[in-house]
Amino acid sequence: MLIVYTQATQVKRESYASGGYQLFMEVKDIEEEKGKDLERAKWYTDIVQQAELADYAPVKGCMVIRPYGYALWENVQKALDQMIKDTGHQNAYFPLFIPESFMQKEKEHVEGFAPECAVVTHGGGKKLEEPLIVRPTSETIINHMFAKWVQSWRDLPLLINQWANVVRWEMRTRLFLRTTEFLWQEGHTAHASEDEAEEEAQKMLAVYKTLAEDWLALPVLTGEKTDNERFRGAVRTYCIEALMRDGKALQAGTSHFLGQNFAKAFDIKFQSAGGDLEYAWQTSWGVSTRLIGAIVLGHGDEKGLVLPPKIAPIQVVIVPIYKTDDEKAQVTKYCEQIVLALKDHARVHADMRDQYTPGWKFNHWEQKGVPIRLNIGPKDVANNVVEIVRRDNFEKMRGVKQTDLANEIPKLLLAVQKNIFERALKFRQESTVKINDYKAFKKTLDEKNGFIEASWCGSGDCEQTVKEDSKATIRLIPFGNDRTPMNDKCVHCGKPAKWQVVFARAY
RNA sequence: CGCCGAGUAGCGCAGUCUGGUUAGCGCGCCUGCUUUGGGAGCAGGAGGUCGUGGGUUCGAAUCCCAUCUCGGCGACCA
Repeated sequence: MLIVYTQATQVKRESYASGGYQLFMEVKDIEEEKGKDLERAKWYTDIVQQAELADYAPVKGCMVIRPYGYALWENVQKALDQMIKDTGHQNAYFPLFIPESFMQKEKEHVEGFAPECAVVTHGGGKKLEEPLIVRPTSETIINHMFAKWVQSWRDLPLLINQWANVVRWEMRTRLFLRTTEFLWQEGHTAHASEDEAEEEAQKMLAVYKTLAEDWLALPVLTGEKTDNERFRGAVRTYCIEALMRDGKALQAGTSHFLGQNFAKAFDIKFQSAGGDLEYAWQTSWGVSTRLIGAIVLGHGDEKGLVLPPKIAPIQVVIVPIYKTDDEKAQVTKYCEQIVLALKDHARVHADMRDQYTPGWKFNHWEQKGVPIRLNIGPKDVANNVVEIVRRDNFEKMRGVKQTDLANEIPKLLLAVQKNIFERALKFRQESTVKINDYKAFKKTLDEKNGFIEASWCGSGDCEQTVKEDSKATIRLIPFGNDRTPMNDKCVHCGKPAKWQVVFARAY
């Protein structure tokens, strides 16, 4: 079973859509899948635009994050920022421009990023003496500063985070998932010992997992990246991986143990308690606006977005229903009362626009993924009740007493949050298979994608061959005992297996 | 950057092959009336340098060249 976006339905509903045609998905058999990738891909870009999350900017690969999308990002930001601060980090801001020479100090790092860097060659009408790189990530400039700030073991650990935009000149872009410029946070830390830095990298990975699961309602796998997928300049890269509803994986966040690579390149040295001069041990970690894409692809359905209540810009939308002026006056007054009663318990919005019909508003707010809707008409006013509709399962609750709302709505929001997490978890469990035969491996990918747990020899070349042949990559090597191979042979080459890993086609 | 598809009103498209009055259609928008518990109806109206720049021609949305952008697939990546 797969979710597809069908052309037929699109045409049928075309005339009703506010910004073009209506989005629609249906569950269909795998056999009917051929050639549907385009529709599924289009579903994503359409929904992002129609729900007013983002729009294309006049510059190639760039997007405008619209108010509704930005409000969503702000809520993600707020939750994560608090967790970053709670784990002892401080926010700071470093410049957008980096001297070109800085990028070249760490060998692997420059090799990894040079091709995708935007370079400023002119300023003030003159050619610059040294070109400036628009940061693709800030390791170099931050570490340049760290070298000045770190002298003694007493200066450590240095725990810094910055919220910023970065630019990577990508070949192919998609709204939120991969844009030339994107917003993110990047944490950069320096520690006196290897163990402490390792612990920090793991700690922040755990924070990301909490953010994804508790706030975005997206279950994630955690683990380590293979050499091929490692951040250029890092010793080890850890990641959280989520499964989207079309069965493709999405890397939702990374945390890197940098060892002393950058410390050596940027000369970050400190004098230890024992008097020795030592290089600092470092980490860096980041999540980006790609998370918005993860929410869309992880929860969205045939009607549009489904937002996790905890981060939804609007948690409860009120749609008034009336015919006569008299009814309108009554209903309006009643809605105002309800907004007052709820405003301390939820982010509530009453859509009092006269020019749209209730039916239009139902669809509009469903498309935007608002978790709970209250339908309020004359009958409800007369009985002092409201009708509640859940976005996640369309369950309707009629005749809910107005006096119970302040109590019930927060509970209901939690229930929606829990339900969409569990739904996503169930989907992931059903989409995860253990395979030790390469033919079955490819068959599974072609039929339904999903996560494939398999044993692997540990060779980067072998991994690369699998990628070219099947379009699947190793998303991660699990932690601990989970990485112990289940079979003695590699699923692809048959050589002795080193690890149990998770394969998937990814965004 | 390679291959494919597309750029015509705010959105979705027709017209292009085969050059020829005033460039159409649906939705949206504006005005009025009527409606409102799942994307309402009728009437009237506004809105276009046909992506951009060259060229061919008496005449170009249409043909030729160049270029930009968007989408898909591939190589690269959060």
